Amino acid sequence: MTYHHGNLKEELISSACRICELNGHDQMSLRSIAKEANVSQTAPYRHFKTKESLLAEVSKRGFDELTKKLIESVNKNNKTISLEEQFLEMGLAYLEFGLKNRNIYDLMHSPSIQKADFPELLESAGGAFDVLAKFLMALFPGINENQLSQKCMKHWAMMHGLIDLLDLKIDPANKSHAGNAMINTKKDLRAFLKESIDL
Amino acid sequence: MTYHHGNLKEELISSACRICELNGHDQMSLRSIAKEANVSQTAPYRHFKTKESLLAEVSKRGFDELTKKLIESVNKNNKTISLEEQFLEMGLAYLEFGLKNRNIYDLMHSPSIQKADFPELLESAGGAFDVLAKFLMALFPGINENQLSQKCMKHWAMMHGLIDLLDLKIDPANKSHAGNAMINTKKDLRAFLKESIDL
DNA sequence: TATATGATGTTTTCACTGTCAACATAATTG
DNA sequence: CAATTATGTTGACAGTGAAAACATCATATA
Repeated sequence: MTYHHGNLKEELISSACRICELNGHDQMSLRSIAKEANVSQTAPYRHFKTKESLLAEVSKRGFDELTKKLIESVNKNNKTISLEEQFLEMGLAYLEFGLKNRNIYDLMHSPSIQKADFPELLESAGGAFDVLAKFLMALFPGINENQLSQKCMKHWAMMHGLIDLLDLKIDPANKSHAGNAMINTKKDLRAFLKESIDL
Repeated sequence: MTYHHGNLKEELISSACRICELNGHDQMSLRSIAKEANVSQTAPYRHFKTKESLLAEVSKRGFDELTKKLIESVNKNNKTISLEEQFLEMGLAYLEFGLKNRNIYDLMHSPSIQKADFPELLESAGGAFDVLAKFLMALFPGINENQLSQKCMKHWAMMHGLIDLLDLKIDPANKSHAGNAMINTKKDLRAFLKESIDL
């Protein structure tokens, strides 16, 4: 082990990812991240100007991973099923990413990371949107820009909003409010999307 | 000024609301809240077991206020316009609440407040949902519980997701990603909703 | 090859945070 | 009036993000 780590920046990012996944993003202290990487408390400041900028990098990785998952969900099925069915699979992929990586998903949407201050993060977040936009362009050839933007927002908003509702947070129209009773399995989720997605 | 404040609990809550609105929910330290209420740093602990429980109370007030706004939006118009148009107004009311009280809206959905630990908060959040559910029951008389739940989730999710997108966060299908170019006024918002709400 | 310089690490320190314990005073109850 | 409870204060603690001062390594240039 040399004095100079050599790859500390990457190591810090992956340490941060690990802590976020395991303990949630309000447990991510710079000290705990540094400790996870076997390095002193202030070492991260040689690679990140602030804690926020380190979290922004983790968030960016999250969006990149999401983008990958969305693209995969389409590529995996593009020979066998219709465009409409592919769209549903893409929605499922989004929801699965959010539900499986809930803590990182929260970090990605945390208001304590000012996206406007991190152009690369904005870029990656936009990249995920672009997957949706391109797909809708294929679904609606010749659609104008306003209508495209409108459709993107509508569908993206519903997926994003669903994450909050599905993950046991609040159950609409169920007096018990004790988690969602209706959707428990991937099958339920697919059925729900099939019914609710309105192209 | 007596030694015993007399109404400190309420005062702390409203101080917390003020700080949240002005500075965002990550600037809400117990100390700053106590200072705002002209009281010592640990005085809040006579009324709240933890900081989180104080924030939960602020969050609850937010949901109650939202519920009020949703009900008002319907009552204000129920003699003059159709049910479908009332539904659109309710959607607008939701979005306006979220955009005008962005910091409190964030607090209401902050994962650092474990809703399950605060039954009254769950109750208030459920109350807002119930407004939507009841309205949809009026729109679809005789709808079964599953379908009602499904429709609730679909519409609520879209509204909730839109808040994130509208408030300059990310702009889908717009390469600049420099804020939303399409929706700037209340008129735009109404037009967008009219187009996107699919009952 | 030697050395100056910048990159990357550590230690120490600071102000601030949530929380607890010990104490003080006001209000209420017997 | 006395005792108990409710509600306030002060002081302390460990944990936080961050800056400053210092140490060491890597490398470009003489």
